[in-house]
Amino acid sequence: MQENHYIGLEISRVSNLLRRNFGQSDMHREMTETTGKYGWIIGYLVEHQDEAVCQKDIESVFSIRRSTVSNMLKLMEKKGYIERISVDSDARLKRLVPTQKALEMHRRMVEKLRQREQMLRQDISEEELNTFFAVLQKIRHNIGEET
Amino acid sequence: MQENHYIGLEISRVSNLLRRNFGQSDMHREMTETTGKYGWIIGYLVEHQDEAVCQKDIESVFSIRRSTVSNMLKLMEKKGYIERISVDSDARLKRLVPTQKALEMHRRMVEKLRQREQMLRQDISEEELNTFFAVLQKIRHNIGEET
DNA sequence: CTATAATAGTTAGTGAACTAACAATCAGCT
DNA sequence: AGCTGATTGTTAGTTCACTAACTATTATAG
Repeated sequence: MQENHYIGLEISRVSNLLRRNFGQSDMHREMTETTGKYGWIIGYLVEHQDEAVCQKDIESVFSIRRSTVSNMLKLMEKKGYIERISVDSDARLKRLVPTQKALEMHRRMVEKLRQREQMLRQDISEEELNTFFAVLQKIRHNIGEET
Repeated sequence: MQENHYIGLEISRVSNLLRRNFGQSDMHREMTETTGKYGWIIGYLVEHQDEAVCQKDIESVFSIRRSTVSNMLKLMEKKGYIERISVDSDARLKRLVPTQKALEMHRRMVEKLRQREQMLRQDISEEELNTFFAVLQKIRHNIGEET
């Protein structure tokens, strides 16, 4: 009976609450000079160090636009979390490499992220979660995946 | 088995895609001077005209902060979509009233919104949707509802 | 009845996302 | 070899969201 819910509205509400909640967490406070998304990006880079990750990859993994990636990475480089190294085989590409500082931050963060995820999943069954992620996937498909 | 999904990440991805998709829609183009969220707020005001809606209500309905509400409504007033009228019984409150211009826009938008919602729901069963919204509700609860 | 709490809204400054327009490189034709 | 078109990344300007600090009013506790 859907109770008059709009998908777009409900997603944006939860998205706001998650961002806020994350911003107020230990995780966020600890790394004072970084905010929200940086941690995710660093996490991805650290866990894919053998793969020559470039900006376009971040774009698709996080569903954000090129310009957003560009701006965020520029700042992350300035703050010493990554280096952007030109790739020989293709001068358009810049390989993203996490610095020692990023590795350390990642190490400190990983357990807290796990705890946070656990907190978010309280009282939600495995089945419900599976359906939840499947629906998100379908919504993405219905939008057109890459708009 | 969850496939290594993070709730926060998946929500933010879909949230981005939805915002983009909405921004590129007819709906958005039609009302050139408004963007995304304004339409939602106007919709809410139009459908609750008998209820003396104030800014604090918008805050909770859309899960956004006071300052955000304040800024958005200031702009909406400037562009002639709403009026903010002081309430007699409590000088802190300002009642939000949609203008004629807002009513007209709402009338034009309502069917398109319905179509968009239908598009988003393609290939998703009633049951899946119910679970989906229920999980969103639980996540909100797990965060603390009002942070 | 007054001092303190809580509520409602504003302002200033910032971050994360966007679009649109651009530059540079690469790939494919013909 | 030389256009043309697709890829990758940057820059400028905007929107929506946030926090923190503020004003102004209302409610409550001593």
